[in-house]
Amino acid sequence: MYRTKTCGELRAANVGEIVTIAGWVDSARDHSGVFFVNVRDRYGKTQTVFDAAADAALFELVKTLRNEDVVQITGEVLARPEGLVNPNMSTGEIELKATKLVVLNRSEPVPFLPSAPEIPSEETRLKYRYIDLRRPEMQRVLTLRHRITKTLRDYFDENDFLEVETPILGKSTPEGARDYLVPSRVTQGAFYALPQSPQLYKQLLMIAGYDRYVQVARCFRDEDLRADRQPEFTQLDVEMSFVEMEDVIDIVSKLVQRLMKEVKGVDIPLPLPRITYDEAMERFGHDAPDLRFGMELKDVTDIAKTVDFKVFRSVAESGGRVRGINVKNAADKFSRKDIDGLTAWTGEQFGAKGIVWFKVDAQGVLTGSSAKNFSAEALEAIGKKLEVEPNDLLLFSCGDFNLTCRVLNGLRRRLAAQLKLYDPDEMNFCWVVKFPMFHWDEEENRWVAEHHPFTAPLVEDLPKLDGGPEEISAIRAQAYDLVLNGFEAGGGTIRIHDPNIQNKVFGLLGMTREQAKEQFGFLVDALQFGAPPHGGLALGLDRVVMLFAGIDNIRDCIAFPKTTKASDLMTGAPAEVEKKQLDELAIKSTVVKEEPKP
RNA sequence: GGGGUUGUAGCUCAAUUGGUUAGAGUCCCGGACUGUCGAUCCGGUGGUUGCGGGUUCGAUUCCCGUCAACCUCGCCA
Repeated sequence: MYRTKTCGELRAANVGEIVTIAGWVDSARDHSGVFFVNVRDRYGKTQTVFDAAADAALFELVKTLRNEDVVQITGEVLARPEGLVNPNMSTGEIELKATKLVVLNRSEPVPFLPSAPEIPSEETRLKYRYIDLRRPEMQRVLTLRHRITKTLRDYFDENDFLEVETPILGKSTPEGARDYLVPSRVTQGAFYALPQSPQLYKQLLMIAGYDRYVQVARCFRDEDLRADRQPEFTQLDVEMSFVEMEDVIDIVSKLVQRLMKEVKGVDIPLPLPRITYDEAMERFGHDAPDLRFGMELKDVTDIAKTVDFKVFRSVAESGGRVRGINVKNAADKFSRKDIDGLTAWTGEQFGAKGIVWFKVDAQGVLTGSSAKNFSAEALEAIGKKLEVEPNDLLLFSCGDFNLTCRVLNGLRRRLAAQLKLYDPDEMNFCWVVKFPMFHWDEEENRWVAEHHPFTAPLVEDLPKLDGGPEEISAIRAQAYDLVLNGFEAGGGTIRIHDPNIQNKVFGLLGMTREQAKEQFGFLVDALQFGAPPHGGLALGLDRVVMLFAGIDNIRDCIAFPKTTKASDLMTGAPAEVEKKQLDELAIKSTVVKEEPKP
């Protein structure tokens, strides 16, 4: 046994005990005659003291210690003398009077010190991730992640869910994200696909009668990355039989309540707020609205139809929308140049042609360079619609509905962050429901499922399956997203278990039953053999951890993450392989390598 | 695939309008100090300014290309 105590647990109550601790040298301070070593492990830091007068040989040894050496130290726990207690350390009441030091391993000088106040560049941190993970902040987040995962598993276990593992090597399916492929050696020319999610397997488990399934499942998507997206990520995957949408929402809402209680120590009331997709798009311009602050989108298309201002009027008359937000009490915070900056940003980011803005003067009148194009009545009507007060800043976007959504959602989020309109510690959950079932894909000239082809329509919308394009686009799905602080934390659907409806949906998606069978054969078959009504949900575990940890980057809640180019700076993956390996797989790269020029 | 930001010592950063020997803190090495806790003090090692071109008498600085990290649009549920 290398230790009897960790570096985080000694307190005044332990004074007088002889203990052994082990860990890394966090700092070593030589005062000639007395020498302090802070020893660090996962649990904390403990100060140890070496006295030259007490043991000269021991003192010679401790003087050789350097940062990040691994040591084992035995000694007596002493109360720190009066005035020398360190209130910044949890173990600051005591110190260890060392009588024995074993250097378990020396460390080369590390690229950076875990205890350093400056955080190295992310590139350096990822390259030496094992050093980075020694930092207390990383340990905090990974510990939080464990607690969240454990709470999830406990909760579902208590509710009769079974955790079942599903395959990593599966079959590629056409819909959804790009697959990661794994070549088969035994069947040359054939490929496995890594799962984008265990979607199909969990439905099979329902058909198999495992009516409450849960899995902490690794998922893979070969798409471009973001701050909140990794090529491999973890879902908390849930599926239940004999349930309706309300049952799934209920059990997940209670899970959220439990997580908030156990992780944050906060009681939150149920039911969680609920908003429809249409309302979310209308009021916030996004299907994952951030409800921590207002600044809601207001529609002034009707007023725009009556004004001389061509930009507004032509859009309004040709079926577009004119919408705006009211940035309360911010007119004096934004110069003309600032607003030009916002305009340029919306152009670059969302393709907006421009932003029309007004400032509200002390009399409550809309002013600004565009104001001269509007009648006093129109300005007043706009002001009334946006509930203006003096010093408000109004920003308008016009164009097709989706463009105004993107532009105003972007502005709303950016400005709220900039103006600190919300408490960064707040955890704001809501459900978004009644999503559209299909959308028309202009490029492929066909209907595409918003979720996946097995999602059930709302019962009241079933007749529209036989209608024209207008009705089809109005069909809503039994789909629900859990939204947290403007992020989609999870989403799910009730699945179709009626083969007639399933065939209609396949038909709408331009698939014959035969084609569907080819792509999802096993599931289409299985649905014929007594599929119970079922549905479920998947929670993006990494994102949930990120939001609970109060950080803005998914990489920091994953032990060994990948860069935005999906490479691992520590291992060097992905990397070329030996020709022999490719030959076994009957694979030949078509990449043309440039010869290095002399 | 597009747009943007960044790249200088192991690490974190600085360097005037393009100017002469590229600095500081920290780490590391040596020394001093008996109560520090981001110890302090003295001395020292350490540089392909990401890489490749170009402009210039002269480039860390300006231009072009390229690589990498990050942010983002497209993409992705």
